[in-house]
Amino acid sequence: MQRVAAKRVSGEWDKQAVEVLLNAKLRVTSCRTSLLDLLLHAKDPLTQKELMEALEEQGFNRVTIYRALQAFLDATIIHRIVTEDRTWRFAITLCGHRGHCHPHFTCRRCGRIRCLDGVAIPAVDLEGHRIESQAMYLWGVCPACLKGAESVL
Amino acid sequence: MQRVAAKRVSGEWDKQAVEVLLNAKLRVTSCRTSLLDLLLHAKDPLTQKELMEALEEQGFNRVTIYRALQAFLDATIIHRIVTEDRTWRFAITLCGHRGHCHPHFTCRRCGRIRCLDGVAIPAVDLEGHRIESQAMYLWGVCPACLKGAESVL
DNA sequence: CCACAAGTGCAACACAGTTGCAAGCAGAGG
DNA sequence: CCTCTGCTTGCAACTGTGTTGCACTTGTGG
Repeated sequence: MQRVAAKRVSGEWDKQAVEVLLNAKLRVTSCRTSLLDLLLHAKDPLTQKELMEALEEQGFNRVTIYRALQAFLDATIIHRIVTEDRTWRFAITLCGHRGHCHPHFTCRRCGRIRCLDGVAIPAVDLEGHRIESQAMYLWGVCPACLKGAESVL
Repeated sequence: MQRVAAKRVSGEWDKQAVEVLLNAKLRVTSCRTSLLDLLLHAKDPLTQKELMEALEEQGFNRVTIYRALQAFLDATIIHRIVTEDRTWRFAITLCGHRGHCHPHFTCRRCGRIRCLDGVAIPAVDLEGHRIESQAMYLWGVCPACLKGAESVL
């Protein structure tokens, strides 16, 4: 996590983050812009812990981060997935849907979890059920790790 | 949860449960037979809490139940899913695979979670990835609740 | 029937996420 | 630019699920 989050002090709040907040009719605060800035530029869904560590300098409270994330969820700016370690992970929602419009892939080797934007979840037709939403989780080895393994062999 | 679990005292240990345990080369104990008995006859994946409540009479320790479940998992007798409430749920594995060979359906109305045995998870082909396993979760309304809703209308 | 490894219970712990309350701050209206 | 209102934040304490270490008990093979 190299990126330094937007800071109030320097007056350089992340422009995109502020825009998203305003669009969602949420108050623009230091914590929220910083969080949103991280999420907007994160490749993978992040846990509350990862977010807090990334914002360590600014020393936001755990609870505040949870509440900000909850606000983002309510505004459908982000979505939330549960992983096998039983923690929430949060990621920007690009498609506008609330949540599970794309599969999530976990690499067993590097542990990274990736939103597979652009890949549709194949439909399952269940006799007698009304399906409202669905989620799909995939495990395996990601391209980068496969490549690394090849070069070792 | 009407079923009364097998009891040591009465000498009537569930025959099927004992068989499964012996097959898995696990010791046959009161806690394990009772748990397996429940799981073998449960329609839906159960939480540790639900299992403990069902076995309240026998007063097994929380930890013991977790460890028995862990032993079952190791022996691939059962599989474990994470639900949106971030708790494990355990269910008998019928197909022999370790876990995610079938989708899981959650009814938004009655809250029940069902293993969709016999329904295959549609394959997703991801360029460059090696897919080793996958899980699929569906949310909606189950046939029973749909029927109930209709009769109300 | 015996011995010993495996299973169990207890207490204490770890960790993610939540709640209530008081203090601080963003933003609208003047 | 100032003030007021109510949303946001921090703190402390709590909840609930799952885990670990250790001593005691019990199943099972000989």
